[in-house]
Amino acid sequence: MIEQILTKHALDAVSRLFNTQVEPSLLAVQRTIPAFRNQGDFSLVVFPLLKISRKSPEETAAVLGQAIMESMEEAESFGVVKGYLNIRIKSLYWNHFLASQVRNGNFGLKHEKEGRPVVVEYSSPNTNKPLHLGHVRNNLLGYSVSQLLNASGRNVIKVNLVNDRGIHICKSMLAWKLFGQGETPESSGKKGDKLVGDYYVLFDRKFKEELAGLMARGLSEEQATAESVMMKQAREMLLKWEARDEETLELWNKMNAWVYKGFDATYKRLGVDFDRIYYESQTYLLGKKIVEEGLQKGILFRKDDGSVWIDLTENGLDEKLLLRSDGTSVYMTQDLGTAQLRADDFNPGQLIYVVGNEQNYHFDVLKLVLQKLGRPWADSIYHLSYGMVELPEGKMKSREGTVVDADDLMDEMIATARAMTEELGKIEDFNSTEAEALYSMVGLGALKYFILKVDPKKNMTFNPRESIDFNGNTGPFIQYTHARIRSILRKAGEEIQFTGPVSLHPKEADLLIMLYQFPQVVGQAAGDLSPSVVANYLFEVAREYNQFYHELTILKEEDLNTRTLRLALSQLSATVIRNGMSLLGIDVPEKM
RNA sequence: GGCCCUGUAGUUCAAUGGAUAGAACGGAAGUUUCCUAAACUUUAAAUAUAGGUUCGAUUCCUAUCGGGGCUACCA
Repeated sequence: MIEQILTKHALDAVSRLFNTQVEPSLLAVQRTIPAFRNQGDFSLVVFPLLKISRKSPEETAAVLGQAIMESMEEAESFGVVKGYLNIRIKSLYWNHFLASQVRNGNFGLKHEKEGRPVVVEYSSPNTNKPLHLGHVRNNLLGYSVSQLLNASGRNVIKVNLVNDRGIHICKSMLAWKLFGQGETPESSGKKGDKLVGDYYVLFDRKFKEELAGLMARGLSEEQATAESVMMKQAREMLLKWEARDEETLELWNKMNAWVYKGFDATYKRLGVDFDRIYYESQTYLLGKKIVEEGLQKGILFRKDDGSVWIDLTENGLDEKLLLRSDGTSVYMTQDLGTAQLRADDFNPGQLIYVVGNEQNYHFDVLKLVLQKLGRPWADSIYHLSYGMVELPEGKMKSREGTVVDADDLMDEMIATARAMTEELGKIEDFNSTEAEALYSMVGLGALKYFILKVDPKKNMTFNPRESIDFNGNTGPFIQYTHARIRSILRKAGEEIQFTGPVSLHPKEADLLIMLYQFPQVVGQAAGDLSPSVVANYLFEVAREYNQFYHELTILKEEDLNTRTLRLALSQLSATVIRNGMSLLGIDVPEKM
């Protein structure tokens, strides 16, 4: 990469000029800001060298620039502004780059894989309610991060750990049993996950009613909860489930099957998938052996009531429960077990958990416990902690029905895409299948981009009353740019045989250098596990292309070499957009 | 109370410790005999506050103030 070549020459120049070696980090190369593009393409900051050079910033930059000119054949010229050395790279270099990559459809994506695999857990839904906007963020992030790692040369295993058991599952089962009158997805026409979710809400309503009645009779909330018949029955059902009671298991299987069918439909629409699905009903007993091992090693301790804990006070945390006094597992016990399971199954180099930031503490503990137990792979656990999606009124709550449903949201986005497309009337030649595919592509593109362009760790607000934009810094804008480019390439109707060399207009150079950086952007996004890096980059590319498109003619350019250059630039721009968007899980249309 | 995350234009987002803090939406004003106007151009508008480290701080440190989360024998 040219940045590294430049750094190397700068380091050599420093040692020649000042007879001193300096840390490469002192000579970071950056893209020259637009205000000084007339001087160069890349810049070096020389302030850190002043102590060595014993010269003024300007003088230091000037001698360094001169020295680089002499040794670096790719360098064309340099300019100095205060302590900044701006280097112009020869357009020949960029010509070569373009010629070599213009027909590479995989530009920016590594296909050869190396190293141990990365396990990415994401989605991890509960089977008592449908997916909502919070899950959407999780799913999109998990999928995109997997794509990023894959594109940067890692083998990725996407796993989903489905929470299919527990008291909350019993609640919807109980409500259905008591009030459902045999309702099924078929009989009601409701999607299975929605149907089950409705009963979960119904349980909560009935329970609250009962609670209110009991409290009116003078019981405290705690007493009322303990007395509640609804709650008692739910707990009984959980005990029956754990005792493998046949009738309970049958109901559980039936309702979970409804939910899975619903989830599958949502996942499919959302475009996410998994290589391996774990079910908590099969993993919740794991981890007890690990706890036993910890007790033997003296890392964990047992309290008088029989419960098992770990003392993390010296790590700045509290004591944490790992096994209840009755010997049953908690979430942490199971997670210790499933982590071990994954380590055994895949021998991964990295274990990534895409889980909301409300569980930061949980993952700190998980990692610490495994480290203390001497698991060498504990260090490779990484909690990709993302921020909550909030409504203007605050947090979404399933039980209170204040959630933005994933399916409804997708429906709305697609409906908006349809309305907008019909209004613009550009796809009259599409048949209905093609048109539907486009609405879906654009609607989902808007939704996915909206979510992924935000830094994962930040909370984000979603206002259901203001629809997600289709103009500006949005998915459809980038998709539109792609369609525009494809339109030109179709009209050109030829295989692009760019060989160069051609001198570059500033707009051409800006665009080309931006495209050149795509592989680095992918690398950075994968390293940071941040799709937003790619999203924001693609927006810049689309904007840059549109300016180029607006300012310069392509098909009607009379100079053949220049025309081919611009077609090649268009081609590579389309490739970068398509490949980049695929990393976000977004498709791009040929026409829109 | 303790711990963690977070405060950037009216709003939603950017900016490995580097130049004059970028965009988008919304506001104001323009560009279609021209390859797709879901576009392009111009314009007003922001680093919560106070210190510190540094040649240089939106970025790092400390305090204050605001927002969120965790701190369950829940998951």
